[in-house]
Amino acid sequence: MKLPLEFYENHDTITLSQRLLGCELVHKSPEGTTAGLIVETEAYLTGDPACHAYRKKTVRNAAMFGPAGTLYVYLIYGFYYCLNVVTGPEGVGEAVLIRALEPTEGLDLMGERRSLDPTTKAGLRGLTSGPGKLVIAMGISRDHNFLSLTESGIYIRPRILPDFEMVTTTRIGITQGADLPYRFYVRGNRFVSKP
DNA sequence: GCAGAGATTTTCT
DNA sequence: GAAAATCTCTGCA
Repeated sequence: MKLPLEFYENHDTITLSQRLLGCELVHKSPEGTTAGLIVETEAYLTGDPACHAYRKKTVRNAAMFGPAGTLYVYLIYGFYYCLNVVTGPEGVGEAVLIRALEPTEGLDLMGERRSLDPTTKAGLRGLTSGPGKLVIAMGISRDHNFLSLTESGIYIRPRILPDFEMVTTTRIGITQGADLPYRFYVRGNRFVSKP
């Protein structure tokens, strides 16, 4: 059960940011399967000064211009990777940043990758409570850039979180376009980076 | 429990 | 040369 390509093609970036909340991101790696519910996202659109694709296409942001349903993984601050779901048709640089997950599968493997103990409260929360952390916990690296969410070991299952309240607010950690309400998260979820 | 420094690649002024 | 869609560790309350 995975979301079909049409899901990514038939909605705009803002709508997808909202609809991805409560869906489950799954990664089947050689070491084992890890998965988590998406509980926090941010939208990055063309014409948005905070978007990497705002100025022009480079080797780093090329994946953002790919077809909807492509993964965009990039290095931030020289240390950490961030995971994005590319949206919009090919040639349009838009994407949804996955900021936080609630782990559902492969907790031990996540704990190993993050050097944390998932049986403790603090260790569990630290696994995926931020964009750079969840990339490590899921075993995602620069090699996953350009991969397709419908044709690889990484994919997203339809929404399985029954009921939740969605909060819309401004984005985090950026200086340009910081007043745009393009951040979405599940209210009260422990794994949201900043409630 | 919170605030601040530091790590390091990619891109642009 | 500097800033960027971040995290961890340290020091002090």
